[in-house]
Amino acid sequence: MRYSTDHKQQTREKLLASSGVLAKRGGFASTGVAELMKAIGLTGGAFYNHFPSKDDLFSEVVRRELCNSPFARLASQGADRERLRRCLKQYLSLAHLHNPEGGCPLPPLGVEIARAERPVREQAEHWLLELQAAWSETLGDERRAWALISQCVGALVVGRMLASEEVQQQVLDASRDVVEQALEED
Amino acid sequence: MRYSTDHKQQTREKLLASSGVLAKRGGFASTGVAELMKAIGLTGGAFYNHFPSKDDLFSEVVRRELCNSPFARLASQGADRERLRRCLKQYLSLAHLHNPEGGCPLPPLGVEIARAERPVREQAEHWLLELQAAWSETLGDERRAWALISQCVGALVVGRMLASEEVQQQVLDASRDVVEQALEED
DNA sequence: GTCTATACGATGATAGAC
DNA sequence: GTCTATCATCGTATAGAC
Repeated sequence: MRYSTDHKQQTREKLLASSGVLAKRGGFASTGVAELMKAIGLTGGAFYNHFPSKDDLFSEVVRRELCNSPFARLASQGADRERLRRCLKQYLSLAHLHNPEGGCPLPPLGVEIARAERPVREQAEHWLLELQAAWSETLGDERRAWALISQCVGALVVGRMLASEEVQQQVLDASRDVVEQALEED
Repeated sequence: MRYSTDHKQQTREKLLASSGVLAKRGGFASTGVAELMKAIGLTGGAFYNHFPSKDDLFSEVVRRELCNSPFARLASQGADRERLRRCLKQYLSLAHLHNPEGGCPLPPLGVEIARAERPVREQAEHWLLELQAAWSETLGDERRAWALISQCVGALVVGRMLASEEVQQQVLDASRDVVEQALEED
C-alpha cells in the first residue's frame, strides 16, 4: 500500500485538531468541508475517507475538544484548591478571551452543541458531570461546582460579545472575584 | 400607492420579530433569507426592500432583541431587589431553558455577536453597560453585577448543552442559589 | 412592495482516475 | 488515500414584471 496504516490515523488526528481550532474560531456550521481539509493540506474530496459525514466529524471534534480542554486535566486527576485557582485564573484571562481557537470549547461551541443531536449532548453531559464531580470534591459543595462552571463559561461568552478591552477586563475580574471567594470559603 | 407607507414599517417590524425568534432557535447564520421571509408569508426577493444585506438585518435583530430582553425592563426602570429576584428566578427556569426562541438573546446569539463586526459588539456593549449599571444600583456592588450577568448567561449556555432534564435542573438550581445569596447580602 | 426568474458562488456529498 | 470532476442543493443578492 502506498500509504501506511497509521498514516490514516495521523491524518484523522490532524483533521480533528485543526477542525477544532477552526470551529472554535468561526463556528463549525459556518466552516465548509473544503476549508477544513485545506487547513491540513488536503482537498475536500478526501474528507469522506475519514468521516461518513460532516456531522460525524462534529461529534468527534466535540469529544476530542472536551478531553483536551483546560478543564479536562482537572477533571481526571483530583485537583487541590491551589491548582484549581491557578487554572481558573488563566481561564478568566484576556489571553484566553482573545484566543478562542486555542481555548475551552464550551463558550464557542456550546450553542452548536445545544442544537446538535442527542448523542452529542449526551457526551457533553457525561464530560460535564465528571468535571462537576471533580470540582465538588475540591470545593466540598456540589451546587457550587455547577455554579462555578456556569460562571466561567458565561464570563467568556459575555466578555467576547463586548467591543472594548476595558469592559472585557471588568467582566473577567468580576468572575475572578467570585472564584476567589468560592475557593477561600469552607 | 398600492401599499400604505406604514405597511412597510409593519412588514419590517414583523420581519425583525420573526427573525429574532428563528435566529435564537437555529442560529442566524444557519437561517437563510428565504426562510426568514417565508416565516412572515413573503418570498426571499422582497427582503432587499427592507434591508440592504443580511448582515444589516442581524444588527437590527440584535438591537431589537436586546431592547425586548427579559433583562431590558430591569435595566431601564430602576429595579428593587424583589423585582430582580423574581426576574432571575424566571430566567433560571426550565421553561426558559427549553424556550430559547422566546427568551433572552444573549445565550443563543452571544457567540454570533462575538464573531460579528465591531458596530454590533459596540451596541451589545452599550446595552450590557446599562444593564450592569442598573444592577449595580440594586446590588450596591458593580463587580457583583457583572458576575451575576455572567452567571445567568452561563447557566443557560451550559444547561442547554445537556441531554437530561435532571442535570439541567441541577445547573439552574445552582445558579439560583448564587442569585439568592447575592440578593440577600448587603 | 412583492413577485418570479436568475446570476453566481459555496455547500455537502459522490464517482472514478491514479 | 488523495486527487479532480461533478452533482444537486442551497446561499446571498439582483433584475424586471406587476
